[in-house]
Parts: sequence; C-alpha cells; structure tokens
Amino acid sequence: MYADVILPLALNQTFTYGIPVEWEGQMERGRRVLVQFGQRKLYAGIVLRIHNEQPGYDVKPILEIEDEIPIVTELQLEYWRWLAEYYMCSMGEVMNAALPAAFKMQSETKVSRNPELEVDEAELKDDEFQVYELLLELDSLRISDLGKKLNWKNPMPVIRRMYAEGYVNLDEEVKGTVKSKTERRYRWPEGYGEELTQDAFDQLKRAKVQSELLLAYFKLNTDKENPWVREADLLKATDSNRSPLKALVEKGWLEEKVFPVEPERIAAVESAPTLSDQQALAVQNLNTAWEDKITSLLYGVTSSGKTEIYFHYIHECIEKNRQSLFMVPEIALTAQMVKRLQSHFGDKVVTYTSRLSDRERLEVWERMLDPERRPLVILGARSSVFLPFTDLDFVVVDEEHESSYKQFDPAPRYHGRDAAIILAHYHKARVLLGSATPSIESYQNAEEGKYGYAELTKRYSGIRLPVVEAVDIRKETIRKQMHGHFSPRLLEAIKDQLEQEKKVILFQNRRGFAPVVICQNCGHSEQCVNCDITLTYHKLSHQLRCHYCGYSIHPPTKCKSCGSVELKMQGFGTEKIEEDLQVILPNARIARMDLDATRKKNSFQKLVDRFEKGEIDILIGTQMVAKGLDFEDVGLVGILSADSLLNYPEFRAHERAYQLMSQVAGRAGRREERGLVLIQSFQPDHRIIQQVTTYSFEEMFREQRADRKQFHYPPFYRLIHIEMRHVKVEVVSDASDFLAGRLQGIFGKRVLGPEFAPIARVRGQYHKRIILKIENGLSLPKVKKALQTEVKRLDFHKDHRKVRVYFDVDPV
DNA sequence: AGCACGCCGACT
DNA sequence: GTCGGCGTGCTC
Ligand SMILES: [Zn+2]
Ligand SMILES: [Zn+2]
Repeated sequence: MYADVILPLALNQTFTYGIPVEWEGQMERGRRVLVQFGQRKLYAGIVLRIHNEQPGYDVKPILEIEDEIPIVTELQLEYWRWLAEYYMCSMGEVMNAALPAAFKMQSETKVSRNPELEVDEAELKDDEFQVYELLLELDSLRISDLGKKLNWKNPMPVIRRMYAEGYVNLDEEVKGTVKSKTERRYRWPEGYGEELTQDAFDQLKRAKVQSELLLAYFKLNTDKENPWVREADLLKATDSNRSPLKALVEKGWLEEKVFPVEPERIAAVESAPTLSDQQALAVQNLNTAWEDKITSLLYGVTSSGKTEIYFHYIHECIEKNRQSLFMVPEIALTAQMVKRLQSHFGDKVVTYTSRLSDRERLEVWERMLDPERRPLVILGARSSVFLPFTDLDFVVVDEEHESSYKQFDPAPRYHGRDAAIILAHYHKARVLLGSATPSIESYQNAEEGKYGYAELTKRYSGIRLPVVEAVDIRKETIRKQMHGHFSPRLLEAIKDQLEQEKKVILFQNRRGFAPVVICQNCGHSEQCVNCDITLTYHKLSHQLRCHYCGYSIHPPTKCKSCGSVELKMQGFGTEKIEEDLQVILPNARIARMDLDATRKKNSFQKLVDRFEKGEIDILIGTQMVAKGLDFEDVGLVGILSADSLLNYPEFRAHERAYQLMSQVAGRAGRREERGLVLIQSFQPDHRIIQQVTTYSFEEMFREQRADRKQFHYPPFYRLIHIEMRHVKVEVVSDASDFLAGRLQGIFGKRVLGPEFAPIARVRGQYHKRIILKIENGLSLPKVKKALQTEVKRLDFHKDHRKVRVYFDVDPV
C-alpha cells in the first residue's frame, strides 16, 4: 500500500511513500509520518491519501508513524485543500500554518569522525584536515555550524568527499522535541479488591514508607470513578521520594501510568445572560436566519450588548455539549477578555493565539483530539480556524471588519473571517459576524440576503454617545497657533479634563509616523541599503532601523549627501507627542501605549492597570487603544490627525478611517457621563469625518458602496494581486510585462499593471505587482486556473523563470 | 522551496 | 590547474 504525504514545502503536489506491511493496519488519513525527502533530509508530513496505485518510480518507505492517533481530521484535510486552492498556495504551506510548531520535524545533517578508521593525517588534504581537526575537538556537529566555524560558504563538497573515503559519518538529527506536559499517576491494581489487604501489609511490614504510601493512596483516592492518584499528591502526603513508589510498582502493589497534566480548574460563575427586549429580538431574527443560512451579521452599536448575544449562543452550545469558536483579532485578545469568558464558561474555555508557547499550542491541539478532554469553547485569533474541531456548532467572529484578520506573510494569505465561514460550512455550524462598524462586504452580503441580519441600535440605559467634534486645524496651522500637534481647542479640552480628574486618551495612527532624521539643508534622509525605505529612529537601541529587513546603523552626525550637520529628528510618533505634551503640561502623568512600549511581557497589562487605577492621566496610543479595552472615567478622546487615515492610497482607506475613528471615539465616556471626542483635521468637512461626528454608518456604507462599484472594487469585484520579485529590476520588469500582456489577452481590461509595489524594493528584491479585478459572477476557480497556466509559461523563458511569483487573493 | 550536479570565470 | 559562482533539474 502507498500513502500520499503532504510535506511542508511550497510545491503543488503530494509525495507517494510505501507503507511498510506491518503498519498497513494502522495507517490512516491524517497520520503524521516521518519520511526521507531527497538525498538525506527527513521531514514529518501528513498522510493525505492511502491507495494501491503503484507509481511508475521507486518509492521510499515511511520511516516512522509519529503518534498514537491521526492528528489531523478528515474534515481538516478537505478544509486544507479548499484553502490551498482558494488562496493559491500549496497544501504544504497550509499545513505549515495549521500545525503547531511542536508537530513539525525537519532534520539537519550532523558530521562525526568515523572511529573505525585509522587516519593517516598526511593523506588528508588541507581542507579535509581542518574538518578532521575540528571533529577531534567536538565529536559531532551540524554541517551548517561547521561551515560557520571554518568560515566556509559551502562545506558540503568536502564533507561528501570525506564521507566517500570513509573518514566521517553522517547522521540526520531531527530537531524539535517539545512535548506536552505529563505526570505519573498510580492506582491500586484492578481486581485486588476495594481496600488494602492484610496480605499487602504483611509483605511490606519491613518497608515502612511503602506501607505509608499505600495507606496514603487509599486516603487520597476518594473518587470512585477515577482510581488514579497523582504522584505529586502521594509524595506530598508521605513526605517521601520516588524510590519507594517505584518499588511498589515493581512488586505489583501499584500500577503506574502517564497522564497529560490537567489544566487548572476554573469554575464558571456566570450563567446565561438575561436578554433585553432588543437582544431577544435580535436572537429571534438570528435564529430564523440560520434556518437557511450559515452566516449572520450582527450590527450592534458600541455598548449595545453584542457580547451577551455571543454568550447566549455559547451557553446554548455548552448545554448541547458542542463546541464553539470565539474569534477575535489578536490585538483584542486581552486578559480582560479571557477573564470575561472564563467567568461564564470556566475551564471549558481555552485560548489559542500566536502568543502561546509551542508547548501550550501543542497541548491545546492534543486536548481537541481527545474526546475526554476536549475544550468546548475556543477563544482565539485567526489561526484557531486550524484547530481540530470535532463537533463545531457555533462561530463568532467579533470585530469582523478588522483588516488584521488577513494573514500576509507567509502563505497562505487567508482571511480569518472568511476562513471561519468556510470552516463552519464544513461543520454545518452557524456563524455570527459581529461589529459596530461592519465591513462594506459583510453589510452588502446582509443587504443582499446572503447573510442573515440582526441589529442592536440602542445602548444600555444611561449610556450616552460621546459628542464628536471635528477640529479644523487649517487656520491654526497658518497662524502658527498649533502647539506641536495640538490645537488650542484640544489643549484646552485636555486641561479641562485634568482639572475634573478625568482621564484622556490620545490616538495617533501607527503607520507612517515613525521618527526619521532629515537634513535641514538638503532634505536628505537615510535609506535602507536593501529596501526602498527611509530608516526610522528607534529609541531603545538608539539606532536608525529598516522595519522591513532589520538593517540598522548608528544615527549619522552629518548628512551623507551634503555634509551638513544640521540634522533634525522629525516624526509624529507617540514618543514625540508624549515629549511635546509633557513640556506643555509638566504636571500631567502621561504614558504611551504602542508596540514599542508594550513589547515586554505583561507591560501591556501593567499599563492598563495603571490607567484604570488613575495613576495615569493621559494615555497616548496607537491602534492598540482602540481595540478591546474598556476604561472608565475617560472624559476625552483626541484623534490627532484624521488626515493620515483618510489619505492612504488604498481602496479601503475611507472605510477603515470611519471604522477606526468610530472605534476610538467609543472609548470616551462609556459609563454615566457623556464624553467628548475631538478629531483634528485639515479637511474637517470631509464626508467621512462628517459621518463619524454624526454617527451615520448607513450613509457611509451607501457612499462607499457606490465608490466601490464605480471603481471596480469589492464587494462587486474580487481582487487578486500577483506579485513578482527578483533582484534585477530588468528581470522583474520583463517578466511582469510578459505576464501582464498574456493576461490582458485573456482578461482584457480586468488586468491592471504591472506597477512597482508600494515599496518597490524589499530585502534587495524588486517587487512588481499585477492586479486582477474579477467581477462577481465570473467563475473564480476558472480564473485562477487560467492564471496558473499563464504563470507556468514564465518557465519556458530563461529569464522569466527566475522570477518568484506570489498570489494574494482578496488582498486587504 | 531546498538541494545536488554541472559547466564557466578568477585565483593559487 | 583548482575554487566557487550560479544556472538547471529533481524531489515520491
Ligand atoms: Zn531594509
Ligand atoms: Zn544634506
């Protein structure tokens, strides 16, 4: 029998291996196996298919079966296949994204001296002698390390020569030995009766500790259903060590077994929420919609109680003993959120994010596969769609409009929300997309009736919407009345809040505002040598750094272009704002919340706690302050520059600006008092700003939808980006011109470009981009097939074939 | 994607 | 003459 195995490679195919006869019985789809690929490399792969079709080439055998059970379900394999096709990548790439790192195995070759062979050192060539000498010192080492130690670029030819002569041995070392936590437990053997026998006592009368251990076992084993007692408990009760325990096991008085460590017990203290009238109506609408639809959209304004609806359904699933997935953007998965779910669902909740350690992720996966330990509620980021659900009934995608749900690098470039919907299709589960500012796509789907729809338009009683005001900073800028980035209106409002002992949040957009060093004489700024990027200043390391490739230099003291020493740091980042504001308000307690300030573990939570306790008056933050945090007593929210949000050269810029500003505004005065939101802008009359100040989501939606239709964007057209990369600009240009020409022949004016990507050169490679706009109604699979065919044509040309081609389906 | 093999320029 | 550059082809 043969097995087609998925390997962790960007190759659009599986590889067929022979199943050793003795394993034929236990071979199944979804098994993790160790195989050799190429000359010596070993990989762990997943069995996709088992069959009897003998291939026309010699197959290699499967070397090991890695686990007791298949670690990937049949449903997951089909799901992987769908994702690979839709996002135009290999199943190996999907597998890489899906599996916890602890399941991945990859070998490295190690060299060691052949102890059998007498070596005549005179016979060795120079380079061989260097290797030999090194191996006398260290008995074995990886080939890559050997190369580094000897400072050789390619040590392999020498090693191969020495291997052929028999001087050295080569072994494959499979790295990666992360295991889930286990513990030993013991039981009184089955059939020995209910209690300790006199017989046992007699035989152990000279072994005092062993008798004590047995007594302790019977004292500790109170659970009739479960005879196993943890080793740690036994040792603690008798104040002994492992050796008497071992003796008991050897003599057969106790049985030993290894168990996975049980997660901490957490009691659920909250029961299903009582729904308000409007929530009950929404639930009723959703239930009706789900009768014939998979997905429903819940449009609920801030503080209207979307979460109660989510919890209502999750409670329902738990009662049915079925699984639910609560998906949130990674940035919103805060300790606050975890606690809130645990108060409702106790230890039935498990979180799954990239912030977990390899072992923790492995443990979640293993629990999902074990019917006895299966968690019922997964709170997770986008990657939780890859978990081995066995009985998924309900999926929430909270903040469904969030663009951070889209994975970018590496492939598969999947959208967490869309992938969750497909997953739900496979499970015949229900999906609830929730947002206070739904995406144009989802809202359109709801309008068209593709999605069910429910809304919550009323806030909890007593909660009033903040007053949102646009602050025109054109005049102030011309009249030089701005204090740095602060208009007199904003400063006054901040001072006012501080007097009232209220808190202030200031929002500065993250992107494009990192500080840069600019020559005041000629305007020159330091560029990365590998990328088309201006180096930005990092305070921590006191360096100028490229955030694409990591290239960094010390800040220059004079301009490299004109030699002038008049260099000035310019930027609008949170650091700068903090400094400026501290000068204006020396007594205010100001803190920053951005990626830099929260990089250290727990620093985020500490900031949140301090702000909550009132130890900080003003919190200056990026996108981070907008998501998932709920502070009391915030009287004022200031958005320092709306223009940067509105002026992005992306088709979603306006939609996103609306969403972000609304979300930030929602941080003001959520309890009792009415808060104030000030939006500074050079274009205070901009439609989007007007719509934010008047809370006109519907109007924004209609206008944006019209724009999308007119300019051929989603939800009326689907986009595919084809990105081509090569070190030589002529090579990419030629190849992309050729491909675009071919594609125009098929798709006509649906093809745009090629153009240089927004950042034309990254890590020394030039990037060119072709955009395909496919109207709804055209078969996407057919389009993709034609596209693949044309891309394959690049292989027939000696220069075009050198170009790497990447796809991004539904780019954000 | 990685990795081995093979054929040409610049160094001992 | 050897070293090592990369272009070419293959991996079950
Ligand atoms: Zn760079
Ligand atoms: Zn200069």
